[in-house]
Formats: sequence, C-alpha cells, structure tokens
Amino acid sequence: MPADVKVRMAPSPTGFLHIGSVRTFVFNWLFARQQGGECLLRIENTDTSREVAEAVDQIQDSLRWIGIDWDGPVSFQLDTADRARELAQELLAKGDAYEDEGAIRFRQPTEGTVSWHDAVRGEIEFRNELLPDLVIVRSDGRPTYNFVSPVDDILDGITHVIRGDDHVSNTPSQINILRALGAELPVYAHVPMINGADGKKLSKRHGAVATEAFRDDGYLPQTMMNFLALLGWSYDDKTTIMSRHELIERFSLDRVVPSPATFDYKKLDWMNGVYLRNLQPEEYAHDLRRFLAEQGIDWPAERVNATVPLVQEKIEKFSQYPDFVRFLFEDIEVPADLDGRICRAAAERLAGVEPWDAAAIEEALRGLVDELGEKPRTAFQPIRLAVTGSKVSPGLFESLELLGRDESLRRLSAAGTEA
RNA sequence: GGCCCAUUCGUCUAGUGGCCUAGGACACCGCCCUCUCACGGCGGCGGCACGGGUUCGAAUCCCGUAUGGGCCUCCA
Repeated sequence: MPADVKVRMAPSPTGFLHIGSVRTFVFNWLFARQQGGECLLRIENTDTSREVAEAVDQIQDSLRWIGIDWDGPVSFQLDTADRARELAQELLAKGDAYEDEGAIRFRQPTEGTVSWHDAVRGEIEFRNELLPDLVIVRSDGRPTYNFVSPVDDILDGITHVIRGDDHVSNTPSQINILRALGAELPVYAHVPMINGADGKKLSKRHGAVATEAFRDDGYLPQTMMNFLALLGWSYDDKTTIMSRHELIERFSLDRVVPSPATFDYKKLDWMNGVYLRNLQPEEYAHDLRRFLAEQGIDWPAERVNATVPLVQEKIEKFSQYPDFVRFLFEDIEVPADLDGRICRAAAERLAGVEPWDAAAIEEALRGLVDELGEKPRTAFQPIRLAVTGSKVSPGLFESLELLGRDESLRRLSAAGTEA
C-alpha cells in the first residue's frame, strides 16, 4: 500500500518571501492537494532572532494571501537540532562520520555511484568519490542544513521532496546520509529556477520579487497562483486560465519541464486583466476597496463602488486605479491649452439635460457635436480634458454622470473661460 | 577549474520517431470596432543552438561542440 503523500515547503526566514520560492511552494501545494496528501510548512531557521520571527509572520501572510495553506503547526528546523545531534553521534559510533577540528563530518562512500530517479528530470547520477565529506555538525555544536534537512524529512515522514534545482548537487550527499541512517528515501523532484529577462536568477533588478510587492501592485492572488503554476508546468497545448480548483485537479509532476523559465511581467499583467474582467462587479468592488484600504487611500466606498463599471474593462491591475479615476474624487488641474469654445458650448448644452445620466448626456453631446460640424473624436477630447484633466479616461458620458451636473458644469465653464 | 543540469518563436509552452511545410498564449506590428484608453474581432511577424550519427523517416533517440545555469561554505 503506497504511503500517503506528504510534502513540505521549507523557506528560509531571510526577509521577504521570494516569488520564486512561492512558485516551488505552489508546486508542492498543488501536488499535495491533488494527491489528497499533506503539505507542511517548515522554517529552515538557524537562530531565533526577532528578525526571524518577523520573517516567519511575513512568510505566512504571503502564503495565505496567495491561497496556499498548510497542515499542522508551522515547524522549525532549529527544533530538531537535538535529535540531529543524536543521530550524528550514531553515525560517529558506526564509523559513518568522524571528528574534524571539533566538527563532525559525514564519511562519503569512496566508490560506486549514487543515483536517483528525479520526478522531473529523470535519472541523475553522481560518483561517490567526488562527493566531499561534508560537515554535519559544526564545531559549536549546531547541525548544518545538509544534515538537518534530510533528517527532518525522515522525522516528518516526507514522501516527496519538491524543491528548486539548486539543490540537485546537495541531493547525492543527502541520499548517502539517509542511507547511512537506514532511512527510506523520499521521491525527489527538482523544479527549474525562475530567471529574469537576462537569464540570470530573478532579482529586484528585473522587477518585483517579494510576494508582498505583487500584492501592493494590485495583482489578484488567483492570478499569481495561475501564473506561477504555468512557470514550468502546463496542462496541455492551449489551456492558460485555470481556477485554483482546476489547477489542483490537473497538476502533475511529470508535466513539469526541466528547463528554467523567465518571469514575464507583461504576461502577468495580461493575466491579471483577464481575472479582473472576469470578476463579478461586487467581487471587484470588494477587492478594489480592500486594495485601496491597504494602500491608505480612503475614498468614499459608495463612489468607489460606482466607478467599477467604468474601470473594470480598462485597467489590468489595481495600482492603475487611483490615477485613472482621481478626477472623480479630487479637484483637477485645469489644462492650459484646450478648445474653450467647445467646453463652453458643452456646459450650456448640458445645463438642461434631464435626467442626468450617461444616455441623456451622450445624446446631448452628440447633438451638439453634430451642430458644430465637428468630429466626435476631436470634439470630445477637449471636454474629456476639461472634466478629467487627462487625455486618457474612463468613458466620457459615464464619467460626467458620476461626477454630477454641478461639478461637471463647473469644470467645463472653468475650462471655457480659461481659454 | 571539477561535477551536475538545461537548450522549440523575444517570453511561457505543446510536441515522447511519421498526425509538424512545428500548434497555442503573452509581447510586437497592421486592419476593424470606437469619445480617449482598454476590451473584442481579423491578419501578420517569428522558433526546433550547432555538428555528426542511428533510422525508410528525428524537434523527438545517441555522441560531441557551443551557450546558459546550479553546486563545489563549519550558508540555507
């Protein structure tokens, strides 16, 4: 009977949670949920400073935001240090380790090879004679990562180690250690790294890398999950947009590709736009308000809600929202060079429009443009400028409706007298 | 330098010997729609790193080369 699947997400508490780590965690999580297994969260800490505590909080916040959960309490690598030391002593006693300058080194086999069948890369083999006898317990008594990590995996009953491929070269040593300990080996799956546009490891130079930064940029968590899942994995030759549920249902390790992927920010933007447009208006309003609150923008909720139909098809991330609709919440600067004549005429025409709604406003304005013998394209632009202060805005008639008659006329008149 | 890994349009990828004169998506370009911007529709540009094999037949298998990356810490 096959053991139940159990994986672990093992971040280091070094500041923010890197989006590349999240991608690896997405694979772990998707795999576990798909298999009906467990997904643990283990912090690979070597101390317990205040910084670590903060980083641990942030890691959990970021994971929760993306929608990744974990089973059981968060565990800490440091908590098993005693047990690791005991095992090191056993290794010492059996002659599988030896002391060196106060530290304990693992004794690698000197001949033959270590190999394993990697779930994403296939057969990988190393020659034992080339593996260095690595330190498993430092001279100050602290066990090292390459020792505690496999030890914790045994202790936790991890069945699948899904991690970045920067760990490939650690794997043969960890396997030898596990064998010396008489433990069963987990399945290894080394997933490719994520690069920036220049092919180098993704870093701040390329754009946002902290999970928090994507949240602050107004990306939806469902976008992030979908996008990240597609970095190195695909369902078929054409499916791109997949819900959390579909992702869980369809994910498989053998469809993870072995080569590194470049993080394409433009595609992320596009995908977020797709998700934004697919939201129900109420959901959109809710998420938007939450975003604004997080950004410290306290525009009236009622009015924010009212803008949803004007912006939902126009922006691809919430961070574009404030500038796009600012004219509805704050005074604008009257642009200098615009056609005051048209603005004045528009003000006069709009004064008597009943009711004050987009349809009536459009009718009035189109009639005016006709009479003036202007092209809609050229005639509406100065009006837009006068009312929104920008050459790019939500639909003009809807904007006027929302702005209200008084304020609209005020801005139009102001622009009319300016010129 | 040693070891390990990778290599299909600019990017993410489909492809597991014939269905491939290589499919989709993002980006880009053009046209249409249009009050701006978007959305949407239509069309276009563009790729199997290179060289040898194996085979009737190779993007797919093998070997080299090149390029890129990772690791080689008493870091994780």
